Amino acid sequence: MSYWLMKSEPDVFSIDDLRRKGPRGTHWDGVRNYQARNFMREMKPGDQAFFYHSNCKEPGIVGVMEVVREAYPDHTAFDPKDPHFDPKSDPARPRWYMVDVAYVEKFPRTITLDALRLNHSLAEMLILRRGNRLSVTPVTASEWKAVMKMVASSTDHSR
DNA sequence: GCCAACGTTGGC
DNA sequence: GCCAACGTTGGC
Repeated sequence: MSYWLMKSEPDVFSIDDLRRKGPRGTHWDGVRNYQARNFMREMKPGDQAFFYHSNCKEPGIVGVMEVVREAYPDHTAFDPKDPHFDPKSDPARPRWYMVDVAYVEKFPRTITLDALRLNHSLAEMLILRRGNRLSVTPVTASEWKAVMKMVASSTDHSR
């Protein structure tokens, strides 16, 4: 099983929106970057992913979701009315892909970008690299563990 | 709203 | 294949 991190702007699609989709989840559409697309193609059902809120008041990891369907063509690329329409993606030869993800949990507190930066065991985490704008990145098992540890301790402190 | 960092596009 | 121009991302 692999681990991932996926970004979304909460004003557009938040973890609460994902929770409302229920156990079958929903498609993660709109990725228009080749590197991010390639990562999605590597995903397998059962993989776990951090849900990251970007471009908002408190950027950071807000919870966990699970991949429930492997990559398949992103139909929003074919729709001229969709904001992510790409005339170069032909239904016969789709350029963009998406996976289905389902809600697993929302953390009691956001693990903020600031907090992530302060954790030395996350120094190599892709999301923390300067200038990184990739919306889908792999996460190592040790990074996953380190973040979950931060979640556990932030929960203790909230008692 | 600003702007640095980065990816993509297209002329040559 | 180079690279300037442009568009987008995302923290601040």
